[in-house]
Amino acid sequence: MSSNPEGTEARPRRLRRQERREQILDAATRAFAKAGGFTPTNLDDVAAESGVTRMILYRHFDSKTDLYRAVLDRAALRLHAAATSGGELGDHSVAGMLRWASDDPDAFRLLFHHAAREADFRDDVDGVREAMVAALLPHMEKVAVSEQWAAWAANLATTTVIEAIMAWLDAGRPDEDEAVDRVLRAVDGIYQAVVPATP
Amino acid sequence: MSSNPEGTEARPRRLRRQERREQILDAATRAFAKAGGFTPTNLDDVAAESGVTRMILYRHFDSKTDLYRAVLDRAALRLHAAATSGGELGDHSVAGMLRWASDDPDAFRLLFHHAAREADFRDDVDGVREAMVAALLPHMEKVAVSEQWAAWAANLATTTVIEAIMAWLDAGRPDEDEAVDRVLRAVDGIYQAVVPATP
DNA sequence: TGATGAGTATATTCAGACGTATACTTAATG
DNA sequence: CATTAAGTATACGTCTGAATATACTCATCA
Repeated sequence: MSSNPEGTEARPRRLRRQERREQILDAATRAFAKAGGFTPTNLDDVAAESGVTRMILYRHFDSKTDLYRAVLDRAALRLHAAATSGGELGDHSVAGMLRWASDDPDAFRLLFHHAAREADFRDDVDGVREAMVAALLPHMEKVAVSEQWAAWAANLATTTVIEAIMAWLDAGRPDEDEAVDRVLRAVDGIYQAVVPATP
Repeated sequence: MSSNPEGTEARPRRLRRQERREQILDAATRAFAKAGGFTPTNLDDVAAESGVTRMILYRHFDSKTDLYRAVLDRAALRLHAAATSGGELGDHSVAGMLRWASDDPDAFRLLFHHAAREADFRDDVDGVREAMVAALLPHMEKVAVSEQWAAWAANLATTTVIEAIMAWLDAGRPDEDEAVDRVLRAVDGIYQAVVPATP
């Protein structure tokens, strides 16, 4: 059970398949985020960031598209897990999302600032988004003046959560707990925007 | 002064330089918006949309980049004009922006959903954005608990205006006048999110 | 110790798309 | 009518980057 007797292994060049795969996904997330999405990133960038030859990327993923999908799917899965760790989607999800965004800002940006705008990949992201919209819609329908405005509000509130977190990252991530509260208050503003009348 | 005596000219194939240039910019705006930004759009798409050969694009613009810049600059100029038609930037700007977005949704989407994420072109858009942020910042600083949160709020409010208008386009553009009011109320929610305390 | 498989190194193929060159057509205008 | 300039048609050069092929190195482990 001690196949690695050395005390401080410098950095093992040979990883087992699964480990290397994860490492590549980590590096690819950084590379894709830095360059700004699928097209502007080339496989040499990813290979360099992974500390590995371009060839080996093909031993783990069929194509650049396949790799990108794997990156996005893993990120979406993790975000979904973070948002539903306390049960269903709801107010508490904001805390989970914000914490996850803080842990992996590259993945967060990649999902919502790049993949969301890429025709071939938006579907890989929209699962999460649609779940958020669906969770918000009933609440909006309760207060909104019409179905049409309720749909508008549910979409905008979802976007607001995402962009509020993004802006928080950009602002230097002050006061994590307070941030959750402020994001929720911003969302509350969307509610106030679709109630029938303001006398 | 009557060089075109025909009653109903079908469609004049030869336009004067300036007219053709404008027509190409119109078509290019549609083509770039439809394909989703600079990279995924090729010049054949633009040529087809313009009803013109690819060759002639080069008689009006030095390069694809030059053409794209011209499209973005014109759009940004028009948006700025729409937002400041009533003087300085302020609450009334929302009405102007919303009307312009309604008139030219392709240009609006191109600016804020595509060019804003493209490394080589974001600067061509950020002029407008930065002006909005700058206009909002003093107001935020008056109410916000700290400088950092004021900056966060100014950025988020700007994004909210843009995304609220985008969501309004997606929702089928109901009630233009009401829409302006609702967008402003959503922005008001951002103010409420950064005031010092909520007893 | 010998087979396995992770990783390297280098060369090559292939496709898409920007950009250029060239020869031809035809409307507009003095 | 003759010149000019807008536009067409087609082919070509070139570069980037994805994907494949092949031969080699060397840990690891049964």
